[in-house]
Amino acid sequence: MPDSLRQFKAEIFQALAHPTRIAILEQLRDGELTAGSFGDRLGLEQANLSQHLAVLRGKQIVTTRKAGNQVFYAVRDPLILDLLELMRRYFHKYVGDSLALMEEMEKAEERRG
Amino acid sequence: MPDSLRQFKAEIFQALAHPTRIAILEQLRDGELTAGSFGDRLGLEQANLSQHLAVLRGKQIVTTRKAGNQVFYAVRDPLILDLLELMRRYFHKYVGDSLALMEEMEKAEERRG
DNA sequence: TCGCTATATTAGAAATTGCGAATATAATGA
DNA sequence: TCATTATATTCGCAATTTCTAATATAGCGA
Repeated sequence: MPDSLRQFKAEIFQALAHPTRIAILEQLRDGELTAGSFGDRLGLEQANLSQHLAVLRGKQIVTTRKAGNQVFYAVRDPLILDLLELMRRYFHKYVGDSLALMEEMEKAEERRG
Repeated sequence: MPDSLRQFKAEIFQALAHPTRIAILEQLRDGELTAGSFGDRLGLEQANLSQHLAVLRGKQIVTTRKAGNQVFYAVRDPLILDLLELMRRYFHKYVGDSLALMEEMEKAEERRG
């Protein structure tokens, strides 16, 4: 395989290689959201959030739709979410039960609102 | 989800985010190989190869087995290979219709020298 | 022991990444 | 028009990554 093709794959992995960007993509699992709503949910500086969104845009991992004042973001292809799901399984397989339990608790809390 | 969990996922993605390391893992698809054989196959500096192997070892993506003079490397869990397979599908899906992205890749390659 | 092979580690430089602060742009409504 | 809101971009700096060159370690056979 030519190195340029591996370069492409590496660049996608690189774009995913940040906790904030993973958080952003996880929030987009169920559909599009405005840029600002991530900040509210994740508690980030506005500029910082925008920079991370720019990385995801740069690799066309997300698409954008402008609606008046706001910009809606969505994951371009669910394959990316499949990648994250695989990673979630990998995580559960190798990280201790205590951490996995923490994650369960967090999710329960999220469902509760 | 606690950020420390996303941190774990991000670190795995980071470990995958280099063409050389992707090449190494692809070579390990069919079983273990000695450290040296990658160098022969990929044409890398010995030290550089060893550093990339160290990154994969550091995240326990690969396991090692010492046999006399040599060290055999293997992928610890096929889930990692599934990740690469998903990425391969993602690549084929989008490189064909995205000239802009190809141009980006070319530019990136130019910048890299 | 010595010398050879395989592999790993360290050091230092160049490039890249991530952050907050400040600034810019664009849409909306008074 | 002006002010406000939502979002993006630029700048400067610290931290990280990647590379080459040099050095270190370990196993093996003479």
